[in-house]
Amino acid sequence: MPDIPCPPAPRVLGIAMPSPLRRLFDYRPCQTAPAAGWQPGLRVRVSFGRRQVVGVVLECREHSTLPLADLKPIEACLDDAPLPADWLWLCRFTARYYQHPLGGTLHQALPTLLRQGRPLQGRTRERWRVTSQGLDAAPERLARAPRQAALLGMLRQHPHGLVSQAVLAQSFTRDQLRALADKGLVERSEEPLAAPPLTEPGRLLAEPALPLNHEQAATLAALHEGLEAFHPCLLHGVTGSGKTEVYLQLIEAVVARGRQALVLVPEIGLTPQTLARFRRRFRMPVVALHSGLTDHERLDAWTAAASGRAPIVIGTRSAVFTPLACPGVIIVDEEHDGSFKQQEGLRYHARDLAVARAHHHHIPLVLGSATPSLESLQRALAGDYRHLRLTQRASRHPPARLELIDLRGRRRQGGLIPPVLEAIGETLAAGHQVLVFINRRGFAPTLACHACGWLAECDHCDARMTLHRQPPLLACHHCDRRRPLPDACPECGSADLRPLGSGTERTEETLAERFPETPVYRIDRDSTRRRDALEQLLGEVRRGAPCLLVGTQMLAKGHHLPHVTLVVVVNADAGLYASDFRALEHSAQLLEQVAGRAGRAAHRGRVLVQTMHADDPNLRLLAHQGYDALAEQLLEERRAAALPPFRFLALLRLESPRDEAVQALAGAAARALRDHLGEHRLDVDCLGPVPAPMERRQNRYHLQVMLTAEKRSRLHAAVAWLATWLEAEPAARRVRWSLDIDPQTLA
DNA sequence: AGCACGCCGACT
DNA sequence: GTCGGCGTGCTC
Repeated sequence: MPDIPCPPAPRVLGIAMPSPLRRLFDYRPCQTAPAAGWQPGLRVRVSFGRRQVVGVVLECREHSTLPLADLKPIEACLDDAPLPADWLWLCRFTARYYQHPLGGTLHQALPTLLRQGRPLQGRTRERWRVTSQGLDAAPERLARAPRQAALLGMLRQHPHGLVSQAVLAQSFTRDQLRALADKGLVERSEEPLAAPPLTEPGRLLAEPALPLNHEQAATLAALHEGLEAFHPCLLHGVTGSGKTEVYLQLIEAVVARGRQALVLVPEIGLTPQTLARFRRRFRMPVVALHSGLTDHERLDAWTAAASGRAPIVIGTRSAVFTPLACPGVIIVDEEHDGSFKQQEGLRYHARDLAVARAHHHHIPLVLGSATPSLESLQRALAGDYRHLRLTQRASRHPPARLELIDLRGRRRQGGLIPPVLEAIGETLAAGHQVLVFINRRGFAPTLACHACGWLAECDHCDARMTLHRQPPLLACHHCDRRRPLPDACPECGSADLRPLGSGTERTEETLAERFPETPVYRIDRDSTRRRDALEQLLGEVRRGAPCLLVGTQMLAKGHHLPHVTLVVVVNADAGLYASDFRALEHSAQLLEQVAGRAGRAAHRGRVLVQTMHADDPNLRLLAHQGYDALAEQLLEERRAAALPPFRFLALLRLESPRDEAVQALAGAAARALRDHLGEHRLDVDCLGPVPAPMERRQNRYHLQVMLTAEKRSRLHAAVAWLATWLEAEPAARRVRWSLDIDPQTLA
């Protein structure tokens, strides 16, 4: 329902602007009021400074702090009815929770065409008709454009015109249509496209649901109990336990009640395979929101969801902002995945917003994962979420355990030690596939001078440059800096430059030499840059011939690789001892996910994990007892260290090309904040400023101030005060700063 | 964020 | 003599 309508003609409208300013701007209404009267949620075009912008009405008032005469009138109201109320609520909530300017939040959550001021109309299609001029045109007029002549001929046969789709189907192009229209020979019109008919109940499915095992059935029954209220659940199921089937049958029940389902998946989770499974199952449109959509398709999807025409919406992070006419359930798959957190600008977490949204709508919420985030796990253990477990795999085999392989003192070849290479050879000889997981792209992590110890460093970042071989160059993975390979050491002139360590390219090369008969496929961002290159490659792999897959994170998630029976983790240590307090949690999730790739079909799998720390108690716990045991251990550590989820965090991040400018502002902000905290006895701690883990990135200096509190409300009060202070501080205009509530990483 | 104004260096 | 660098200030 829309917000309470305003009195017929308010004298002042408070408008949110697409700007970083954290306040509304007051305008006077224009002469012609929208049909339903002035109310929050209407888009308006206003003159703002020297330009025209699209803003959103948020307040209808009788008074302003400024004299009425100083207010500009609105240029035009762009909507007949306000934007969806649920959407507006979510944006307001988001802006408040993440302490982000509301105008910017609204702007970001709106499809491009709507923020450009295009009308929010229903779907239309174009129709092309011959004009009288076109009917009379002499044939020689188009003598040099035979396709246009043929097109004109075709349109002459159809006095009622043809829709674009029909024209394009005859292999004419849009350009040819436009050319004829420019000559005045044909005319274009837009007509509304009828909404696709809703499926009648009882005929929801296009293919039968799969049979459930008793665990899945019990889980589904538990979910059915809570369909009419906010009912948050953690669906905690091992890889291959059939979470997706539970989602599908839950969605079926929701849709049967005439409600909509919103499904959020990680960035790499929205694969053609996943989507195909949803589309095969339901006899109704499944709207997918992915990066490949055009602006028009995105708007279509938005309006379809907002009108209720789309019963099922599936998308990545930003899809959490999709308006829904009658929401019935929100599902977040792989809820622990880092891609749900936006890492710049408005730093929201789609999973957390999904929780807030489900609460607001009084609908069930399902967070699914084999390796839940410690946040969600803690809530489940504390009873805030219902904890639903799936422990049985569809295949006969128990999940593969990790075998820790001690790297110390062992000679490595392309990062792999001899016993591991032998295990690879045996697996290939048995006719199976092998996945080699390595967390570094490129040929080698860096280039070193063997004579003087010089290392190839980026001159814009505090980081080493990665050595690439195809094409040969040094590249920084933190900025876009590239350098040709030096012939000699820039420090001492020695020609003895050697690659240090291994990346995907080097491991690929080693394996190709060692197993010349076997195809080696490298899968990383460099090799799959071309669209659908990954899907093509995986399609080939799924045919089952023995092969070696060498890849990064991309390979760890989602993809079903039934013929892989051996997984090798080249180096498990990268994340284990990083300074970031979440590093171990994320490493463990990744290792468990990688392990889940092994032996999903007929054969039992093995997972070999190379490490320099085979005695590490945490790693051993993970290897011997699995993720859940380690997670409980980590929760105890977090509790003892007063870290999330037992304490709430916020970060003030500051960056500038000028080191002194960031230092000065960060210091002043921290001092002001401490004074404020002391004065008001807010139960909030302030740490820093401290340099960010990689202080210099892209030639900018990064500092941060951390706030921690036991009570969320206290933390928010402190952060809000800090934002106000920064807004008023002149020096803060010369430094880029942002607030990160519930930071995912301290980097 | 944009977009102006404003005051100092290398070029048609 | 101008074009243009980005510092500073403002947007109802």
